[in-house]
Amino acid sequence: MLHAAAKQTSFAMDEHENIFASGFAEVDKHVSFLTAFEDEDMGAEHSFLGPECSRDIASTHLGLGTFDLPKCFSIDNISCAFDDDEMTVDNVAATVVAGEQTKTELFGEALEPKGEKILHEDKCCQPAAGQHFMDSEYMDDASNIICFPSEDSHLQGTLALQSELMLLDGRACSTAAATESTSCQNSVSLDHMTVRELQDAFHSMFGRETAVIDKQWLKRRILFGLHNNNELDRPLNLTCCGSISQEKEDKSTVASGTESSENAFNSPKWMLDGGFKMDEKMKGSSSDSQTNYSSGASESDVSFHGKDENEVGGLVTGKRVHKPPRRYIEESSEFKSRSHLRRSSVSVKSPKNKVVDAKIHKQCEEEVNETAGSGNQIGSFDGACIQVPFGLPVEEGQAKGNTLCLRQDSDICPKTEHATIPSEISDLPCPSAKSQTVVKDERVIRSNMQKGRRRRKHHMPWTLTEVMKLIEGVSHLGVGRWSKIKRLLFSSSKHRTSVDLKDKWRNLVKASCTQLRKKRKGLQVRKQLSHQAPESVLCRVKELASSCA
DNA sequence: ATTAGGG
DNA sequence: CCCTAAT
Repeated sequence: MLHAAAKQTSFAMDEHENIFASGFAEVDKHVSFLTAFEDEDMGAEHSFLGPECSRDIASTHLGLGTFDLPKCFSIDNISCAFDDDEMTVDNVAATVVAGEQTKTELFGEALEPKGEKILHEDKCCQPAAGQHFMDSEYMDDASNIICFPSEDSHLQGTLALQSELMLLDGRACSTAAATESTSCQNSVSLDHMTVRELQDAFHSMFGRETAVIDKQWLKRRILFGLHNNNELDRPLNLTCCGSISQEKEDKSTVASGTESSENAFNSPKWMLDGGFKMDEKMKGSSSDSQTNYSSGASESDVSFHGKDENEVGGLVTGKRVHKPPRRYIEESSEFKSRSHLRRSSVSVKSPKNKVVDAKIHKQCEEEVNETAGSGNQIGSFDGACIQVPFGLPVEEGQAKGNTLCLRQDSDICPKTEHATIPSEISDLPCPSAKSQTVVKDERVIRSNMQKGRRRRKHHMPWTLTEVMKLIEGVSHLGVGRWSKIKRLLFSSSKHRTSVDLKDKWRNLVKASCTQLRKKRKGLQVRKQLSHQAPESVLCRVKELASSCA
């Protein structure tokens, strides 16, 4: 028999179509909260369950622990199909553990007959300003709410259940009573608050504004914040504490990990600080790795990949040896043997023409206009052509063109366009119509690039926001984890690939070095230019870079 | 598919 | 940014 009371699930989408979902289930006195982002499946790592739920599950279904509580109802796993456009409650499935039975149901379907009380669901799809988390376009405002969800978001079934239990086991149930009572009190007082007040409370609790006007929603959030504050004020940084089994043994003295000096990545307490550790048993049952996003530099103390053996503290060590690219072998030999006119204008760089090349590059890297940019232009150009792919006859540039032709006449790279880009790609919350068009434009360019006549993509200056994002990503995930950083922080920035991140980081490091050198020499560091990263930022880069050297 | 490094 | 080699 269920003790079920109510369940409410909220979904919201911010204006950038980042899906934010939270499930909030109140089952009698047991509280469960789940949250997931974007295309993640909602997994156990996103969930908080009321301690008593876990106890029950533990004792009843997994034989973990020796609790003997009355059977209760819980949601042990929720997986969502988080397709951006079809986010509905209907595609959220919950596995309900009730008594001896375990069954999976859809929220969209009738759950109510299962319990004495009605399981209620609600759905809100309002664009709420406060609901962007990962990869937020609002990084500046939301810098304090970024969190790193567990990399493996697809735990399912028993594993997920176990995970939950392990997650919760450590935090024990001792806080339950206190939490419940305070929650009740708070609940009552929250009832009397106006929406505005609730929003304020929300703001002070989570450090961000919300546009949600649903009192219930706000109330739940706030309550839950209180709930978790209560629980997590205890040293429960799961990402930093030792193995779960250790926690089991000593629930009261969980060693909290070193707090990062950064504030930026401290997630709000009601969100998990990151993944949680699996113990040996779980490792065995999962082929995927759980990355431990502990704050601070010692990020990857959990590494299940063999390749991670090369890494020390999340930092990639050792250099990869590079054979001279075939292109160059060929190029140089070709250059010697054939004094092809065409070849001679390809930038095989001597120090002298390097300057010229750079100049041209700078002038016109933006864009080659369509009509002039066709494949056979290479033969007839009057400028320079760079980066001819290896082994590709230049005449065939059309077929597989990574060919880029640059023309001297710089008027084909409109200054205006260049000028507008920085603000347009900015991550700042100003989604102007302009921005839309450029983003679209970029996509067009990209797609054009797909089908043959590949062009260099627009030069997209990095914004400070992006740089900050990158730095934070590096600081938390380590240098070299570009794809991970991309996934977690830049997944909505279509124009930034993981390679771009890598390149940018390299440039930042370079910049930080030169800056430092200049400073040491006592040279006047050039006045801060708009496109340059601020000194403090470069210092941070330097710091991180040197910490991995 | 990712990452490092040369251009 | 692009390209390619190494993993």
